[in-house]
Amino acid sequence: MKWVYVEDIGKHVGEEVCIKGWVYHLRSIGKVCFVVVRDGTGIIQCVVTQADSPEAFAAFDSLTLETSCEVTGVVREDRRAPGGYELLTGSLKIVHRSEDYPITPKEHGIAFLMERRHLWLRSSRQNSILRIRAEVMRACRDYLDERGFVEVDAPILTPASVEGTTTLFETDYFGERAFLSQSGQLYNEAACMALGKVYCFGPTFRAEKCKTRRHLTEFWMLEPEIAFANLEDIFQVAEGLVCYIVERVLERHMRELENLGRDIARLEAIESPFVRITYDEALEILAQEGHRIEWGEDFGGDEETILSSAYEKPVFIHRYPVKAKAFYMQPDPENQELAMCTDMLAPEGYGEIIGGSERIHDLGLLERRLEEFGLPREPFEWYLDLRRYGSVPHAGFGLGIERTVAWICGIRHVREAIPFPRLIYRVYP
RNA sequence: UCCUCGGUAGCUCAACGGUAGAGCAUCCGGCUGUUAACCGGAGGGUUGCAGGUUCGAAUCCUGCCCGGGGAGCCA
Repeated sequence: MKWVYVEDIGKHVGEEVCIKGWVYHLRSIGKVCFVVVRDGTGIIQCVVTQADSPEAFAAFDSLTLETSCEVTGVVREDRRAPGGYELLTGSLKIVHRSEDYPITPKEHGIAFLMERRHLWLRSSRQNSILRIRAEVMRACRDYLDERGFVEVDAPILTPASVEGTTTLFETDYFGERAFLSQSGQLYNEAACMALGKVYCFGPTFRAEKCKTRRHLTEFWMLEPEIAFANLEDIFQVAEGLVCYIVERVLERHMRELENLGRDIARLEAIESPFVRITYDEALEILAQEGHRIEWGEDFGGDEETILSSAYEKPVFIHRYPVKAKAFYMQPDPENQELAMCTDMLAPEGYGEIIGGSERIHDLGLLERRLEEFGLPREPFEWYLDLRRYGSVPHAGFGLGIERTVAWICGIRHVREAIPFPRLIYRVYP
């Protein structure tokens, strides 16, 4: 018997096929039973009657949610079936009977679901989110690969921090201290001096004790870095990348977006050019909205929400005060108090998804900054070497995958945008 | 870490000082086109833990544990 996946079922109308999957839903009205089976690619309703499938009909009462099974039957188009196709069941073989599956089609609290994340992944909503996540990651690689970037992996175990202020996960490394990477950027800078255009893509770790819908302690970041590039180049790559990601998801995952109830028009509106405003202009907008913040302070969640809700498309905010940003950022030649940096805020209140900058390429200035930020010199010696041997202006940025996925999917919290989220009070499962 | 809300049946919640309740899930029965099907019946509880106040505590007080929402920070 030919094994087919539900996503291809439309190509087999009238044929007898085998579906392998799990019981997703059960309904009976006496002489006719409906077994809805999911196989990871979709769901299909299997119709079971005494006449067509006496054995399966007799076994119906013993079926339970998430019992794994192999169903054979003839594919039929039927408007009454969810998805438009159904299987006239001939036989139903139980692979393994599931006992007391805890997640029912009814409502559950978030704590209950997070505790059972390993099972929650089976639901159609999580299925859609994970498929879109995979597409976002594929689109990131395709966009950069097609433009001559080389993927160069950065280490996860590192001797020093990238941004001194941020808390790091510390680990014992054969008697020495090592930290889980909070960014691949420093290594990217070395790699771009070797290969010109590079990116790294992997998990990063931040031991910040923060509990908001946009924070994880372990999250994935895409970080391109380009030798001889400036802030203008960063604007262009970042904008092109984000447009490409959205376009790809719209092109290949309309079904998933609809399943999530996403307002498609909001995504279709995402196209070049994006608005660019300076930090100073952002302060004026915030003041108009009644939010006064001191010059020099970074924006908080409230400020980001106001700014990102003000536009239909993502918006760049550039030239933040140097003192609000990381030690390695190049100052603006026209105003030494400003950094040549930019954040990209996603619309609809989603906030920051990208942070990037020109990097300091002058050895003396970088040494002074390390000192000003109170960072130890020794772990950064190799990084300083990059400024000793053919230093060039260069720039790069980081794109947060979970925040991007949450925005595209229209979900409130980043914890659903990663298969197994790590949060301040959760490392299980 | 701080602020704030919460923890009652397998799940989601009600009862707010006077005998512990509903819907769903589970089990039993009925129904030939259901869409989170529907109808009838049954079982199911040391009210997060420890102390205190009271004739009487799920309810009020104290401490602890666990979780939700938010903040500093950031992608």
